[in-house]
Amino acid sequence: MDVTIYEVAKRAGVSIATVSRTLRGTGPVAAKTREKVLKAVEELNYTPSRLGVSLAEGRHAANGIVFPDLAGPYYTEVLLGYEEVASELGRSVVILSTKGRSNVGELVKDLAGRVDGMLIFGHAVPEPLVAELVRLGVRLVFISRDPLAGADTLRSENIASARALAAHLTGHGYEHFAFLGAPLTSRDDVDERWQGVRHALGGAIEAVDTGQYTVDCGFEAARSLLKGRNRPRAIICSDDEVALGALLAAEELGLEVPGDVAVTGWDDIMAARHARPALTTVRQPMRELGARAARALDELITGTRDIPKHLILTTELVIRSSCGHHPQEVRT
Amino acid sequence: MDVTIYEVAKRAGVSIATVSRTLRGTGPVAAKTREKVLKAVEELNYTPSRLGVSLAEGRHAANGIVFPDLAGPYYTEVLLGYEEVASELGRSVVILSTKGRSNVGELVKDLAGRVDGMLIFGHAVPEPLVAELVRLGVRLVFISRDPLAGADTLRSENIASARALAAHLTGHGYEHFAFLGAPLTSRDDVDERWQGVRHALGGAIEAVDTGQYTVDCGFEAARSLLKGRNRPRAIICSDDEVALGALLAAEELGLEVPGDVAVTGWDDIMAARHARPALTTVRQPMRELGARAARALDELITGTRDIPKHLILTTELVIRSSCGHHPQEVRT
DNA sequence: CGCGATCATGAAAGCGCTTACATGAAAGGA
DNA sequence: TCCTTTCATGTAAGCGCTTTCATGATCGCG
Repeated sequence: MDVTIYEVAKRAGVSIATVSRTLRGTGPVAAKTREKVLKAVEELNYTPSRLGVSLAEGRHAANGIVFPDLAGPYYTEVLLGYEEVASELGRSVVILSTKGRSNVGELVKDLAGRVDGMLIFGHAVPEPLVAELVRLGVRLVFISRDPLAGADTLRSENIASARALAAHLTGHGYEHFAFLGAPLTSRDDVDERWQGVRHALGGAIEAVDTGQYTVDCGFEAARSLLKGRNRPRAIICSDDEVALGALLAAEELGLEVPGDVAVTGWDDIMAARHARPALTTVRQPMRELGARAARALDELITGTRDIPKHLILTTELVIRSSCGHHPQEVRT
Repeated sequence: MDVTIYEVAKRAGVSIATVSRTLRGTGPVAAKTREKVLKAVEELNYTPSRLGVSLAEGRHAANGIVFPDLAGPYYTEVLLGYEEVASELGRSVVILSTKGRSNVGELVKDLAGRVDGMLIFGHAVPEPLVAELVRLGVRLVFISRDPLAGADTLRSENIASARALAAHLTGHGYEHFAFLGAPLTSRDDVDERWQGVRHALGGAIEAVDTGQYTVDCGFEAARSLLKGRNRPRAIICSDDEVALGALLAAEELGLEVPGDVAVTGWDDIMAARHARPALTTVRQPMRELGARAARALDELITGTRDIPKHLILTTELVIRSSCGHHPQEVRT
């Protein structure tokens, strides 16, 4: 991987400009010359140095993506959608996980120096850093975050789905609810979900902070909630993983789901379908989110579009058995 | 993000060499000069161009990783372990998914031009390409693949765990088995698992090809298997996802697991614990696999080590309820 | 007071490529 | 046949950095 354009040029008996032109198809090259060049390329097994190309072109042909952790299927799915489209557009994807990192600022800036733009998840990076990136003119797309000036934002619909979910649960006759979620401080997806159900259910629902969006945290929070004197009839979880934890907690306490307590999730990750009882949840178009982000970023990078775009994708309520007994058996 | 070292130098009233020395800490710089430089850097918000640095240094400070798909937790976990260690070592991670791509060769070569070395999963890239990469001198680490000259290989133990699993199932008194897995052609992890159980169970087990390692494929294969006249008493699956599919198939056919048919998986992904019945499986140290790969690659890149290394990590049999009823309730 | 040693800094040569511009040859028209 | 186009190719100037080597400036000691 260290043969340069000079060696190819020498071998083909032409100048490096001709080699470059031949390979990129820019400018005219005589058929005969082209052949000589291609032959030399073949023989030397030449691949242009990405570094040289990028430096000369002034672009990386790469996208960054910053996520807190890849734990759980949500980020993975988005990442896959993102990578697929990026690859279609001829761009590599450089990843960065911020969880447990003390030097996020450095890492993100380093990343910014390696890519033409990047996708950042919700609050994977602290607010001041976001502001700095925007100021520096880094091309940015955010997922799961409220709109902000100077960058695209992309999210899926939360409020309406939250209402639909609440309505469905109310339809089961439940009157006492709990919302299990992580820190409800930021204006992100989870906050919207909470606001949505709260609006719909009013005083009948209380919020419980799980700390993190993990099965274990969901388990702990649900257990103490279910052991309490005023046990809710239904637990609406901020996402599927927390809900899986809640399911486990109920099982440990010998409670029937949905007989004694109903549980719902959010996202529709794979495990949601395999849990028993299968999890009622709100499906989010995760891959599409990633794909759209890649496209949006491309527009920003190529300059096709200047003004930031703020998109909201629709979601779908997926009724399974964890939310209550239904007249006819529902299976997905 | 486009202020260069020249502007910093001019503003600080020094040469670019001095700026570089100051920032990298190479060579002596007078305290006073250093301050002027740092001030200019601060004011201009300068970050060295990664491209320039890499070109001059002759290294990318980046690792690649090639996987077939990120679907399923196995790859994700390995990726996380890999990224974490790579980041510790000051390297970025560039990802590449090969599933559904027609131009894998191009993509991998492009990747090779962006990184100092790469991790490749099992058979994410075709054999001839592997050979070519080795020949080109690309630094490589493989996961889940039989040892090969010119590259590190890393895998987890399969044969012994397969035997242990088989022994456990035999202990339940089962006598008729099936192995559900993807194409058993290649010398990879799954093949080893199959060989392991086959050795232990002899003629009592038959293999069924699922095509791919997905829930759906597992479901289809298990369904036709379970509907057949000669239904196996226990199904050993090549991985957890296939096993989850088998669980679903049994449920659809009204069969009790493990009463009518036992099912086991491999990997111990998150959903394995949440499935009902919870899945008996073989736990693989996925994150560690990734972390080790990153370290191995680093040795190769920095030249700390020349000769390829072939490592095998140990696994652990995780007994849950899908394999049969146990005297005392087992829970994980 | 003078000279070699030491320290701080600058000049410039790459690193591998793209591309604007210059040059030369071939071709077409008068 | 000569001049203008047109086409093919080469020259060289970057792109942003690191680093070697050379040059001054300082310092210490005889």
